Formats: sequence, structure tokens, C-alpha cells
Amino acid sequence: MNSPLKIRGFEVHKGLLDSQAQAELVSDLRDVARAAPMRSPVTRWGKPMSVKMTSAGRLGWISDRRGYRYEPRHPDGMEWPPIPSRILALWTSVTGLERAPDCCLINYYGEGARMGLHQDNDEGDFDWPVLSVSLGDEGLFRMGNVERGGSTESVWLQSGDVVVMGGAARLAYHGVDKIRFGSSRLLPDGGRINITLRVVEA
DNA sequence: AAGTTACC
DNA sequence: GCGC
Repeated sequence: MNSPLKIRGFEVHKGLLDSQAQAELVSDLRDVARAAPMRSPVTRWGKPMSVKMTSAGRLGWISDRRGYRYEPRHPDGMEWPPIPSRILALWTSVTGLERAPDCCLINYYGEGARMGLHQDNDEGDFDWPVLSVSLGDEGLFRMGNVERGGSTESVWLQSGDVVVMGGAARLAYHGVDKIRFGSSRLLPDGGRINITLRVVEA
């Protein structure tokens, strides 16, 4: 009866975005990726992650041999593109917050890509919720606890689903175990996109 | 380890 | 196939 998915502050809004809204977001994200190319960052141990990522907003999340952090520039040196207005509007409508997110992290999962269980803890203030949008292929999302270990629970996220992690769920471990490559027709070449919106600075 | 692999 |  202590299921992680029941953690206060964890919300899954199934099917929040219709197919037109999804297609519009994909178009916006293509513009971002054209200005700030997707990369597979390496971890502190030099291993590239299977996910490709880029960011929009004042700050982008990066990883390299120095660790994880937010930076105002893409590794290639350009500033991150602004967060597309439709994405900001989604943040506002779902969270109801006046404060805008600083970072829109865009993760692309190709065939076989995964994301290990982790906490979002590189931000300066954990009181703000994290909002996550799934686009394209279905992904098996796993939710753990605020401490490592313990029970976990999984849910298949589909294109158009929106997840909010706030309150007790804000620092809970979470990850993506696998995607069903080719399960959606939203992206012509397959794969899953996840958008993560975060307030980074206190 | 925001990692990978192995094993049930 | 999936949880760990």
C-alpha cells in the first residue's frame, strides 16, 4: 500500500495532448534541435548516455566528465534557443504557476535507449514541480522512492501524456527502462521524445 | 552512474 | 518480458 505511484505530488495526465497539439510541439522541437543540435552526453566516467539531448531556455542541462550541471550555453558554444511559446503555455496551464521554467530539456530515445533511475537534484530549489511531456513511441517509466532502493512501480507513458512531479515526488528516483520502438506514428523515423521543464534557479 | 550486464 |  506504499506504491510509489501514489506518492503525493506525482500526477500522470493520460492523453492530455491531442494529436494536433503533439504535432505542433514536435515542430517546435525540430526548430530547437536545428539551432542546438542533439548530443549524447557522456557521464563522469566517460560513457555516453544512450539518450540524445538538447535544451531550450536560459539554462540547459548537460553532463560531461566534470559531472552534471546546468549551463547557459550548448557545448558547441551557442546560447540555448528560447523555450517555444506553446511549451511555456503548457507549463502555465498544467502547473498554474506565474514563474516560468528556466530549462526545457529535450531527450530523444532511439531504439534501445534507456534512462537509469535518477533524481533531478541539480536545481537550486526543489519546491517547484517538474513537468514532463511524452511524445512519439511509448516508454516504460519507472518510479522509485526518495531514497535509493525499495519498491518501484512502472507505467507505460504514451504520446500526449503529461507527468508532474512535485511535492514528495519532486526528489523521487525515476527512469525509463525501455521504449516500444515504432509504436507511434508521430515521429516518422520512430523513437520517443521527452520534454522536461524545470525551474533551475531559486 | 541520468552507466551496463546478468539473472530469475 | 521485467524487475532489480
